[in-house]
Amino acid sequence: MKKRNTLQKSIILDALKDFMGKHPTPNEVYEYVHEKHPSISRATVFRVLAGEVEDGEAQRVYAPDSSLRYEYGTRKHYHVSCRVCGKVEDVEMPYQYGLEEIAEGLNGFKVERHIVEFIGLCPDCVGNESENI
Amino acid sequence: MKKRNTLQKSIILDALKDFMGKHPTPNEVYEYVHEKHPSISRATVFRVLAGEVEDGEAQRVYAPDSSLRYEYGTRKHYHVSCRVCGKVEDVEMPYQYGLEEIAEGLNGFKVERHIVEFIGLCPDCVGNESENI
DNA sequence: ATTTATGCAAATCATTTGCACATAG
DNA sequence: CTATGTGCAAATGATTTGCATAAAT
Repeated sequence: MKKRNTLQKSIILDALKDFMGKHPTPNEVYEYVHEKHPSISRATVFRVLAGEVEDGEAQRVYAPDSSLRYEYGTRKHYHVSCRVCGKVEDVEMPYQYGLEEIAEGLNGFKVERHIVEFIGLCPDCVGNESENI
Repeated sequence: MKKRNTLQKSIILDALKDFMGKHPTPNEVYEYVHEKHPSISRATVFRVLAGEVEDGEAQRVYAPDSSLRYEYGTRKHYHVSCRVCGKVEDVEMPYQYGLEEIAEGLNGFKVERHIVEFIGLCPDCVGNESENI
């Protein structure tokens, strides 16, 4: 089961780098890649992105819109997302390792990492207080 | 647009109460409800659960498996989940309101709430160190 | 030569929606 | 009565999978 290097993999990894600071879905990566490389299939994009996470070259982003999202690299950080327009941004706040210790003490899990997702309204959507729940 | 009370709504809300401490998907709620009330449709379960969140009777749970999950009530708390078996548990730790202030200051969003998901291995799976990434 | 990776299309799976009928207020 | 809610089936959308072929080692 050793992995092979293919052109598709490097193209898709490069695409993810081009999205640096963003949190694209596999379909967004596909659209982007598709412009220059129309022969690369959607299925391959899904497969390669999942593989990059396994290989520690990318990480999943857990945005509350519950669809797959990825970003290049494995730096631990948090996200804010807008519940109206869905925009996701990085939050440059220190990773709270202390919380993991507390959780371990309480539930007996071996905690490896944690995710923090802030949810609210982005500056653009704060104005349009129409579509609110 | 005023809401009406229907038998379906109370049956589904009761079902969610029966899942207290759990974090069922709409389909799990549907299966459960379906046994005693086979005439209630899946679509209604989806609609009613979403409505209960609007009404502040239930809340969505954002587990990293990215599918809809709900739980009865609106108490703010965090979750741990096992990356091997998928088990989700509540973590009884104080809600970190302070983090929200920091995020607001950094990104300019109006932060309404946040989610913390701890990920690791549950006591059962810590032993079976075979299926690890 | 051997085995993993890709492309395509079909299959799945979760969730949503249109519409006619039922029913709560 | 009259608008909201429901059931059904079809529609959507995202992700996965089977399989034959291509490409990497």
